[in-house]
Amino acid sequence: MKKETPNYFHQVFEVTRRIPYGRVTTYGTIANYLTLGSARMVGWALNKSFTAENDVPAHRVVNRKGELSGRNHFPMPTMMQQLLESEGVVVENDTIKDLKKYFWDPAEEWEED
DNA sequence: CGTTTGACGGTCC
DNA sequence: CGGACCGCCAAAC
Repeated sequence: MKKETPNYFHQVFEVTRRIPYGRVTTYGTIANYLTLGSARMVGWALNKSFTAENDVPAHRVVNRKGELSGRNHFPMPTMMQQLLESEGVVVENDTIKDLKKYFWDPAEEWEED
C-alpha cells in the first residue's frame, strides 16, 4: 500500500480538514503556517485532494483576495460556491464577501474535534 | 535533464 | 484599482 503522499501534501490535507464549518482560509496562510515557502504548493496539494482518499474541504480554501480561484478544478465550477453558501458563507461574484469575517487562521489553535 | 506550468502572493508602476 | 513582473518550489512534459 504505497500512497506516495509527500509530507507537505499530508500537512496541507490535515490543516485543510481542520478548517471549521463556515470558515475559510487562504493558500498563503496555510503555506506560511506550514512554512512551505510558496502558496503554490498548497494549491498543488489541494489539487490532489480529489484523487486523495481523504475528505479535504478544498472549497474552504481561497486565495488572498477571497476569490474562488480553484472552483475551475472542482467537478463543477459551481460546486465550490454552493458548498460555501451552504455553510453560511456569503459568496458574490465568485468571491467571498467578507473574507476577514469568515477567515480562519490555523495558528489560532483549533478547538480539537 | 532543461523547460513549462501551476487552485499564489507581494511589490511595482 | 488593475495590469505587469518576480519569487517559490515541486511535478509534469
